[in-house]
Amino acid sequence: MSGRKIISFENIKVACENCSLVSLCLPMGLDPDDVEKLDEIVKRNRPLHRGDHLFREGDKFHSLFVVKAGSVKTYAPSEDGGEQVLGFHLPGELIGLDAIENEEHHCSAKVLETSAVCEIPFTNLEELSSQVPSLQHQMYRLLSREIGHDEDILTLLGKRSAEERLAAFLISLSERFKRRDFSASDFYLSMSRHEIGNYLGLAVETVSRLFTRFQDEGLLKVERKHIQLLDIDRLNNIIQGEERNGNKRQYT
Amino acid sequence: MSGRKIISFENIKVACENCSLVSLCLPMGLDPDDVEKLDEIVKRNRPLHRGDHLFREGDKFHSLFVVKAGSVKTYAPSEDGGEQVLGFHLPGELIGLDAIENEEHHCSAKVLETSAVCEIPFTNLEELSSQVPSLQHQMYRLLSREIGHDEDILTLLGKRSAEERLAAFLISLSERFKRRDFSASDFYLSMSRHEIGNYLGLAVETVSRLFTRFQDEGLLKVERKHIQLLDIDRLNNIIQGEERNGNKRQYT
DNA sequence: GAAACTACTTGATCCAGATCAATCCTCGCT
DNA sequence: AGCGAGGATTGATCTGGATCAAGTAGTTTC
Repeated sequence: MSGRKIISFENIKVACENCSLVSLCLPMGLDPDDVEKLDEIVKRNRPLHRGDHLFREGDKFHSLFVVKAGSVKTYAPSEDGGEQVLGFHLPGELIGLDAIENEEHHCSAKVLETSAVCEIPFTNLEELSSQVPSLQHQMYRLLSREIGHDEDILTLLGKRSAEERLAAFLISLSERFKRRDFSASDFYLSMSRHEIGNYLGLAVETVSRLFTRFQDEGLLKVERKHIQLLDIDRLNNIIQGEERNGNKRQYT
Repeated sequence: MSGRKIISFENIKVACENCSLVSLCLPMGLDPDDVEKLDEIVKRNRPLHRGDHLFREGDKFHSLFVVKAGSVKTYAPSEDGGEQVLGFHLPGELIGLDAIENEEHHCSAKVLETSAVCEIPFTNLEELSSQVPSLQHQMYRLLSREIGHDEDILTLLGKRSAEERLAAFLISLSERFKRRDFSASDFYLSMSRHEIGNYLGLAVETVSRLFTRFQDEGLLKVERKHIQLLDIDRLNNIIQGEERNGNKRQYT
């Protein structure tokens, strides 16, 4: 993801107040003094590489993580070697919220490409949030948003056809890139077809076929990991279950 | 759900400290003084009846709700009259967490049977939580748990077969009843086959056939809404994707 | 720079579960 | 008591997407 531009790892040790993600991340809506307090508890680690883990299922929970550059996938491994991909996380997105309950990670988080990540020790964050009501409020909002987001995916997996799922996935990426001032219509996928399929509850082959089909229909141009969305409106129509040779969604 | 015992609506206006759900609900881990403060902001309304709404998608968000007796379903309606059932909520379970983000309800909540519900105005709760660290902590835990729970369902919908889904559903109900001191193996379903199917991403007919199949195999006894689980161990095996004529789960 | 992987694509076939189509309850109503 | 009207069951058929099976094109290793 991102990818097209070389990320300079010289300047990642910026403070929260200078961070370009300030409007997406925890500091949103905090006043400068409070951002500074938050900044003091945030750790900024050296860059991570493809395949590195932020944490694994079962690890003791210490910190939340925020993607600063690059991308991370979270997944629930199962005994037999399989996994369920739970999400792909872009810059500004928080990881590890499901671990607060038991103080133990409920899923694993693996870096998909060279990435930078901020680490926020939860005990400190929690304490700070009880002193700074606007931070507490922001925390509640972020947790709530995650729930809403999971519910959206639930609807996707429960009711939608394969093509609706892939269209929704691409539009979701597109909108998230846009908010980060990346191109909404021209981007690189940092995850494999396999991972996309797993996330969407589809077989790899189905994902591959759909990419070809979407391309044949002029909806997008795909070359390996490079995606160019050519007709976002039509992709949005597909998500609604409209058109596609006139059939309308039945209600269940 | 519950059902088999007539609920006396005379005594629902009990304080949190006397509530049998204290160990499942918000007050968990609070000391008596704090429970009293919480109690002051909780509203206890008259009983609700089948079909009543706690709120509808798009309503302004004011309060969280806790089921005290009975059961409630949450669902995301879609323009075309369809819906996605997001969850069934039993006594002690919190509803409305996904609405904190935008101060607007993200889904609708409808009462499945005569039920009692506590209403907790969120502004008050938030304020109290900033004064009572253990309440703040409990709030974070509850929100986090909800995220973890949604992720579990995601795995269910993404990878599991129809019979695995239904088995998981029944076991989940069973365990939740157990924690509430109801029978883990003998209970009434308050939702229709249609709603179960919708929740699990299955057609009504499939749900119905599976009930018959499970009964034929001696896993349970089903008569209309009345369910008796006869072989919980075997149901648990099904969830793992083990047995069932020797096939093992492939990994994806 | 060739070998050995691994990711991806494409085609052929298969099957779990959806959809279509009757009944058959069960319960609320008059 | 009889009558609807959903809700549930059961059977027959159909199909979207999984699975199986090659083949191809990048990528990593030495």
